[in-house]
Amino acid sequence: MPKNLVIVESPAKAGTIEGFLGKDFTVASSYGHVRDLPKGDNAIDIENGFTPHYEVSKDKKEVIRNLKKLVKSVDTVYLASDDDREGEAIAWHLSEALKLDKASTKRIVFREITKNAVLKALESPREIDMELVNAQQARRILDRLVGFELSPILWRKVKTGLSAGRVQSVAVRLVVEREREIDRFKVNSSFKVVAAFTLETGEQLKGELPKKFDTIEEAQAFLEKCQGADFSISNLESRPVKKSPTAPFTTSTLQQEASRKFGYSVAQTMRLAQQLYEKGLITYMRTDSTILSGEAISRATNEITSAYGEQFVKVRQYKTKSASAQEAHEAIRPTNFASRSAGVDGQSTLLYELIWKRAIASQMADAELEKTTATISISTADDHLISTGEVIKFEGFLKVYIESTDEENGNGNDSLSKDMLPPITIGQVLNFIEMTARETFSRHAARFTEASLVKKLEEMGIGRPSTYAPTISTILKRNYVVKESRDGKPRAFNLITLNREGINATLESENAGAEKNKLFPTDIGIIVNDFLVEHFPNIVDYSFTANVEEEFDKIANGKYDWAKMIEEFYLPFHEKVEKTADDERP
DNA sequence: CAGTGAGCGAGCTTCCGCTTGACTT
Repeated sequence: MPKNLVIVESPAKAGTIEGFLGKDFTVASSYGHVRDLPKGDNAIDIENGFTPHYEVSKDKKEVIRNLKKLVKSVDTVYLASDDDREGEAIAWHLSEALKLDKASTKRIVFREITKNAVLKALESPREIDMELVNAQQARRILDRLVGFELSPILWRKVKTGLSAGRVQSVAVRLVVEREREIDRFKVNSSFKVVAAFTLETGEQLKGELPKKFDTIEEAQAFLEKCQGADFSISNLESRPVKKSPTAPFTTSTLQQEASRKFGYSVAQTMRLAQQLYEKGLITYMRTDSTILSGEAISRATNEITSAYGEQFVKVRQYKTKSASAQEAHEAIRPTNFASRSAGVDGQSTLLYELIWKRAIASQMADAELEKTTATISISTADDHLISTGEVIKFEGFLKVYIESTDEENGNGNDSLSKDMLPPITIGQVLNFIEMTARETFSRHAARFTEASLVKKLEEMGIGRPSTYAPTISTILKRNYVVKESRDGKPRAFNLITLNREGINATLESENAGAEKNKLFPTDIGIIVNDFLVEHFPNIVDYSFTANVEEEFDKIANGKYDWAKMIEEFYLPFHEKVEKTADDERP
């Protein structure tokens, strides 16, 4: 009979850890939070210091029953929920719900699921940090008060069943304001000059004028000036360029890259990642950390050495960008770097390979490129044309992984697109084919995709890895925003061509404004947003979360009383709620 | 007498964050 019980949050994690520990240990899972505020109005006793009344959640009754049985059969209980604010609260709720005896209960934490990390954690147990728990309670209570006081106002003023909250309302605001910015956007056109030449070898060389012309008259005049000109290479410069790999995946970067490369929705990505996690193929998929365990790094470098050679290895540790990161887990990586394929269905395999490549590439050498710039002089003008090309001298991490970028045209764009220049020398005279001046148009800021909205929220410190996908689902379900693809419309543009026959101006047509899977605000989304911005500007302020997070940190450090913090927020907020509700204006 | 309809009251919606698995489509 085991003498010790370890409780973690996830059953898959429990299975792994049980494998590390001997017969004296049994490992069980709480399946996340076990208690929460009930739905009704009595959950928080506002009159008495905002005292919360928690209940075991409906779907956790069975979990608690089973855990209680296990507790009875052991001597010591180790609460091993995640090493962050929510995890600390889970540990406390477990100790309350299971009525654990303080003397035989220990709190342990680890940030990587490796045998060493777990054994070390068992050797240095501590008590539950009530200040951290109080910071979580303040977070929970604030979110309930905001959500459950604002939403009913919307039922009365706009439409029943609507919702507002600290996170979702800011997400909607971002989409609404982006759309307004696009509406206000004034398109400018300008003329871009490109020339094409042939070399004796038959290869082509293209050169571009660095400046653009504002008017068709100036463009026309420039082409006229170039008529009959001689073109030659007047300068040739090469410089080395290094490219470094990006950090291994966090939840949000995985969602972005899977969206760009495969067009997956954020919910779809999380579903597939969950499957991989449950099969034991990847580490935990809800994380804000880019850190790899020492063990993972050494196994990744072994794989790189055997597959590509030692010169491709470069050990790196990445700093997390977002200030709100809690880093209770590792970055998302394969559990076994030697396994290149998930061997499951198509979509999961693609996602697995993406995770493998990104994690492996993160420990690989820089790519070394040579960037060449050729300057082409024009005998009849002071202006020069510029031609650039790139040559990869050493592939480094590019052998494995190229990150995609958000581009308006089409989905992800993986290619490095820059070709190398054909062999040319200074003084070489070029054989002119043609020169074009094409009218191009300035572009408004891109509409959000699901994934780019998540990226924005993360940058602002709003929401957590476990809530990014559900937040997107909520604002879609409420019909505040819609995800749509729209066909573009034909747009005329001027094209002037200079070739051996002379100058010829034509009006051409291109397709412009096509959108694929972008978020658009709905009328109801705009109405709700404008209502909240007018009456509750502080709640939907982009820095509201950052401000309250600062106060939660003070609570966690014992420098601020949580009830005091809630009171100072709630009194003016509630007064405003009452006033707004009484206001008979629609 | 039977069926209809106006009017009334009760009960519900909702937050964020931590986890799966049980549900539909």
